[in-house]
Amino acid sequence: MIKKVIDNGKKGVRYNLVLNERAQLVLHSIIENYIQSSEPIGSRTLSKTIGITLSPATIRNIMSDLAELGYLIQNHTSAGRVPTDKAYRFYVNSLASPPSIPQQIKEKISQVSNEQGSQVEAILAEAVRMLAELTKFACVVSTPKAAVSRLQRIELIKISEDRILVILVTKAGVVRDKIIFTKDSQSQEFLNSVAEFLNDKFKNHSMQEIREEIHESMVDDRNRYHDLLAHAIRLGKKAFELNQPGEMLIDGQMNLLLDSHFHEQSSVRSLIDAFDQKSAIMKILDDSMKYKGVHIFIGIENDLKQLQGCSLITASYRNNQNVLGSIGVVGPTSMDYKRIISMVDYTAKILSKTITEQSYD
Amino acid sequence: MIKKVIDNGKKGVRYNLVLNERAQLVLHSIIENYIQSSEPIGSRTLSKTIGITLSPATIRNIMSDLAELGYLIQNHTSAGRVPTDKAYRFYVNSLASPPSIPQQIKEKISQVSNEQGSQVEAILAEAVRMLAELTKFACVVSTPKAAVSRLQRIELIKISEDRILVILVTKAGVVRDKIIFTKDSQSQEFLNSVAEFLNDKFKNHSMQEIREEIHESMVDDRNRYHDLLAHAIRLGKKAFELNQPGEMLIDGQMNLLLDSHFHEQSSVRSLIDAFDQKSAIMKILDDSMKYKGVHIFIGIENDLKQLQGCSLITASYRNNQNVLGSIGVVGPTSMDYKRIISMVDYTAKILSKTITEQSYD
DNA sequence: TATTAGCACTAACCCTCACTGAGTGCTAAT
DNA sequence: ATTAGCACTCAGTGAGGGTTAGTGCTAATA
Repeated sequence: MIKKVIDNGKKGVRYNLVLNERAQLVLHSIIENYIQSSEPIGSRTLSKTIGITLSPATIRNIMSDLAELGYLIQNHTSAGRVPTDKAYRFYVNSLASPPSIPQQIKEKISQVSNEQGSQVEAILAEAVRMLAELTKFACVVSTPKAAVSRLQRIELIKISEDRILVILVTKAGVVRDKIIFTKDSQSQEFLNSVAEFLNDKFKNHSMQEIREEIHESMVDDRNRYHDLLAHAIRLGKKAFELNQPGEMLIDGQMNLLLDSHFHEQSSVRSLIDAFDQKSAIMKILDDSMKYKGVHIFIGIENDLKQLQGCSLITASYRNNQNVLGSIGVVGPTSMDYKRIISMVDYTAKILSKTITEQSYD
Repeated sequence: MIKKVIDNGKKGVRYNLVLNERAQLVLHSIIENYIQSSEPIGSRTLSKTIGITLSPATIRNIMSDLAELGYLIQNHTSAGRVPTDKAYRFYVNSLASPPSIPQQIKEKISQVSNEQGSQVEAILAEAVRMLAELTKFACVVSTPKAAVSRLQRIELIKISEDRILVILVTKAGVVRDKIIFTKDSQSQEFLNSVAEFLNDKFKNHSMQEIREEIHESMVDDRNRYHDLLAHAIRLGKKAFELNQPGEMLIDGQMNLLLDSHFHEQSSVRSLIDAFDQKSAIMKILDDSMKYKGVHIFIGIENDLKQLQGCSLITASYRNNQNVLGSIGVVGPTSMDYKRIISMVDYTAKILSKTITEQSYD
C-alpha cells in the first residue's frame, strides 16, 4: 500500500521519501482546508473541494499513507485528520518566494514610514503595532543590536554636581541616554573635551569594538598619567557600559489569548510567561537574523517548550551597513502562512527602507 | 419590614439611609465572602460564617431588605445574592485608612528603588511591573506630565547637516530626546549659544509656561531682527513642541484575561480596546491626581463603558515640588480591596521617595 | 492493478429528561 | 422579633438516544 504513494514511478525503491504528485496535492489541499476551517478534514469533504476527481475512498487510502509517513494525525479513530508540524514544513517549503500582497495592505503597512523624523524606536513600535493589527496575532521586533551598531556621536552633559548625562547616537539613528554618577565633579568644558576625544577616537566603531578598545587602554599603564585620557577612559567605560539587554518590543499578545486555537488549550499561561521573560523569544529573533528574507519556525522546531503549537515567522531588517534586527509574528501553527509571510516580508522591507533613510551614512 | 433594617432605633423615621448595625455586619460579611469565593452568597452559608448567631431565615429577611435598598442583586430567583457597586462603595468607605501590609510585600515593593540611577521611566516601568506581579491584575502608571514638569536643562546637538538632536532634562529627572530637521545648517557653536540662551531664560519654568512665553515672543516683532533671538525662538518652538501625549505604561493586562471574572464575560474584547486606546484610562489617571492618597473608582462610577465590572485603585506619586503622576490597578469589582489598596498606597509612596531622591531640587 | 462502492463500526455532538442541591419567599409557631 | 417549616425555583449534572462525520476493510469494477 505504502509503495503506491511513495513510489515515485521507479519500481523497486520502496521507501522513497518524496511524495508522488497526487499525494502532494492531497496534502496541500488538506492543509489549506485546515487553515481555513481549523477543523479536522475528512475524505468526503476533501473529495469535493479538491480540484481533480477522486473518490473519498481513494483519498482515504492516500490519507492513510500520509498519516503513516507522519504528515497527518488523527485525534481519535472516527475523526478527520489534522496536519502535523512536518506537514506545515512541507507546505511552507512548497510555497514560492513571498506571495503577492493586496495593494490595500501594502499601503497600510507603508504608513509606517510616515513616522519620518521620529526615532528608530518609534518606527519599530509603529511597525510592530501595525503588523499585530493586520495579522491579529502577536508580533515582536528586536531593536538594533547595541553591539553591532556604530557610533555616530557621543555627548556628555553635566546636569548636576555628581551627575553626567550621556547621549549616544548611533549610525542607525538610535538615541540612547543614560545618567552616570561621578565622585569628582568636572566642568562642562572638560567634559566637552572628553567627548570630543571619544568622538574622534571612536566614531564609526561598533559598540562592541569600543568596549574592547577601552578595555585595552585601561590595561595600558602609560595612560594613567595623561589626565584627559585617563578621564576619557573612565567615563567612556561607564558610558559604553550601557549593555542594552537587547531590547524587544511586543504588541498584540492579546490577540493570541483571544484566538480560539489557544483559548481551548491550557498552554496559554505558559505562552504568556514566555513573552514576559522575553529572553527566549529574543534568542529566536537573534537566530533569525542570520537568514536572508523570511524565515519560519514551525511548532516543535523551536526548542522552546512553551512555543509548541506556535509558529514564528520572522524577517530581518537592515540599513545600508548592517543587519540590525528582526521582526516577527507569533501565531498558531495552523495560521494562514501565505498571508502572514507576505505581510512580514513587506513590513521588514518597508522598515529597512525607512530606517536606511534615517541613517547617518 | 424595611422599617426594621433602616430604622436606626428611632421609630417614625421610615426611610433612613443609614443601615443599622446588624445590616451593616451582614452586608460586610457578604462582601468579604464574595470577594473570597466569587460565588453568590446564600443565607445558610452566611449564617455559618458570620460571627453572631442568626438563623438563615433572619438573614434572608435582612438580605431581602439590602436588595431592596440596592446593595445586593440576584441573578435569578433561586440563586444567592451578589454585591452591587453600591455595596462595594459602602465597603471601601467603611475601611479605615490603608490597612497594614505584610513585611514581605513591603520589601518586595521596596526593590523598586534599587533602580537607583536609572531614569524615571525605568523606575516607573519597574514599579508597574512589580505591582502587576503582586496583584495579578492590570496596572497602569502615568509618566510625569510634560506640561507641569520644569526644565532643568536643554541641549542642542548637531548630528548631521540637517538634523539637530534636542535633549530635554526636567527637574524630576526625565530625559526626553527628539530630532528636529532644519533647512539652514547651523554650526555647533551657534547651537550652543542658542541652548545657553534657552537655558538661561527658561530654567525652572514649566513646559507649559515655556510654550506660552515662546508664543508671545514670536508675536513680538522686534525679535525678528535679532539673529540669535530669532533662531532661539524658532528652534525653541520646535524643541518644546514635543507634546508628549502624556504617556502611560501598562503591565499585566494578561492577568485580566486569565482572571476568571472576565473570562466568562464577552466584555474582554472591549476591555482590551480600552487599554489599547489608552486615552480614556489616561483621563481617569489624570483625574485621580487631584486626590490625596488612594482613590477608588468602582464599576459604574467611571463613565467609561468598557470599564463596567472593573474597579480602579489609584494613588498619585510626587516629588518635592509637584504631583507628577498616578499609579493604579485595574481589576474586577470583586477584588480584594484591602490587599490591593495597601499595595497601591505603599508602591506610590516608595515611588515618590525614589523619584524625589532623583530630582534636581 | 488502481480505483471505487458498499458496509459495519466509532466517537463526538446535541437534545431531552429526570434528579439533585442550593437557594428563595411566605406563613405559622415560638 | 425571630425562627422553623414548607413549597417552589432554577442551574448543573449525568444518563440515554439519535444524528452525523468520519474511519477501515472488502469486494466489485475499469
